[in-house]
Amino acid sequence: MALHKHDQFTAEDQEVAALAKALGHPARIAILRLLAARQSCICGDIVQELPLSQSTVSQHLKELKAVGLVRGDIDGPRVCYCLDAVGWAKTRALFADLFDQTQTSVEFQNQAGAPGCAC
Amino acid sequence: MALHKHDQFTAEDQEVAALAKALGHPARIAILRLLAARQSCICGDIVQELPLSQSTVSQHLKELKAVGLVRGDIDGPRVCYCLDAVGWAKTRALFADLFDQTQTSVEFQNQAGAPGCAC
DNA sequence: CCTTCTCATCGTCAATCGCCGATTAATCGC
DNA sequence: GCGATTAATCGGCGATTGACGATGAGAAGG
Repeated sequence: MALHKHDQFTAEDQEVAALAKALGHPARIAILRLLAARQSCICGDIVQELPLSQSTVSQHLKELKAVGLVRGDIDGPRVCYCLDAVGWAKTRALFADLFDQTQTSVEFQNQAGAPGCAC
Repeated sequence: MALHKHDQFTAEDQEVAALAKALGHPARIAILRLLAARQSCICGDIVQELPLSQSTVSQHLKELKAVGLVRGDIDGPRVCYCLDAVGWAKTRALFADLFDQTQTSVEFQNQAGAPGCAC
């Protein structure tokens, strides 16, 4: 288990990848949209909105929490989930960086007239 | 293999998730950055830039191609990879949509004064 | 034609994912 | 305290992922 290949990549690439991975499941996207829609951050009502079991939803929430996209505040017997402003700011910044790089590259392509590669 | 739970989610959520999943690995992020940096879209030089075997890189490229982020044009015995403008436009649009939703929700939180949930 | 070079594909393996039911933990109302 | 409610965790399962070496397919060059 020692000497992960992952260590060979930059910290930023790993960070972006981890965030993207967390976003890489429809259920988690749906959860995030739900939390965004109801500014009031509900808790296990999420379970009833999704076609998944309680334990599965809990795991998805755990993953989202692990990468900092979601916060869970304990409110009596229930837990109140909401979007984490800090995590989202970071996420937007990291993706914006990636998108900028790719966009300028694509613009360069278009400028060159070629519809695809310029080799 | 029949009756995927995935079918229960919206098409947009599935699309975003599929793209995010493709971005969910440091090696693939590194590949995309490489292709963006060298406007000249190189081919298997990627292999030498990454700490991965040729077959592994080929698989990552296949995944990126599958979701439309990358194009591979055959150029003699070699293959020339480059970013796919169409795929990236779609990706940016889908992520922008998601980011907008989450941002307005977070702004609402801040406005309310609470540092987190408002339950 | 045969060799060489480049890349895709195959087969394999361990590790992880996604899902579930069942169990545990914690809190509130009584 | 006790039962009820809510959510996290455990254990297990089939499927997928990520990695590799080895093999296969296609085009250039001799």
